[in-house]
Amino acid sequence: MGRGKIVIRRIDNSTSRQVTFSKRRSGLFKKAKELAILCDAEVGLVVFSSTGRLYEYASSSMKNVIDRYGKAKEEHQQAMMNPNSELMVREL
Amino acid sequence: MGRGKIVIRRIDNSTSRQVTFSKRRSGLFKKAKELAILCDAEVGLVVFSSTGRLYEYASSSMKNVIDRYGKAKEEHQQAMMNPNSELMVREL
DNA sequence: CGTCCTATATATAAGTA
DNA sequence: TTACTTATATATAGGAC
Repeated sequence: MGRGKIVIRRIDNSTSRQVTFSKRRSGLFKKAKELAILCDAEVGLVVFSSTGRLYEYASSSMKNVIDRYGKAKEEHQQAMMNPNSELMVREL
Repeated sequence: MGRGKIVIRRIDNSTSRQVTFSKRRSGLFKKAKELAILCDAEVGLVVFSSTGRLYEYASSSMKNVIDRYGKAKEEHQQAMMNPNSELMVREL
């Protein structure tokens, strides 16, 4: 989405990688927020820059998202154990 | 980005909320992946639809992202304790 | 439900200051 | 760097299958 088309591969030049990171990061967070609001979804987003800096967003709270994620995963495991599980079928 | 401009607020109609969710979710995940590759960032994204379904992406693994997140938060707490911390200054 | 089809709205790659 | 500018690439709203 710019003057030129780009290929999705690691940007070698450190400066332009930083610039692109900054631009795309804000775009990504904006879209995450819009999805949460428009569609009443719970969203958790964590990004570490290549320099190690942390950026985060959670529509509720990150703790909530991580806890819920853990629970969903547990249930998924339970479902995987049971060959007749409807959950398993739907989730694959 | 469509035939009409929309306001960012919860979509009332359940059907179109689902449709929008599906479209925007795929767009969001695509951008998350692009950011990770282009900028060599570590990204973790978790989304629960309003019907409770889980969608996730992690450039490494979700466990890795959550663990790293926890560590970063701990360090941040440490920094917050120290009024002279450079970390605190940078992170606000 | 997904998938395809466009007209538009947005995001953003390169520049420029 | 740290913003702006703007031409283009992409995303997606609304509609049709």
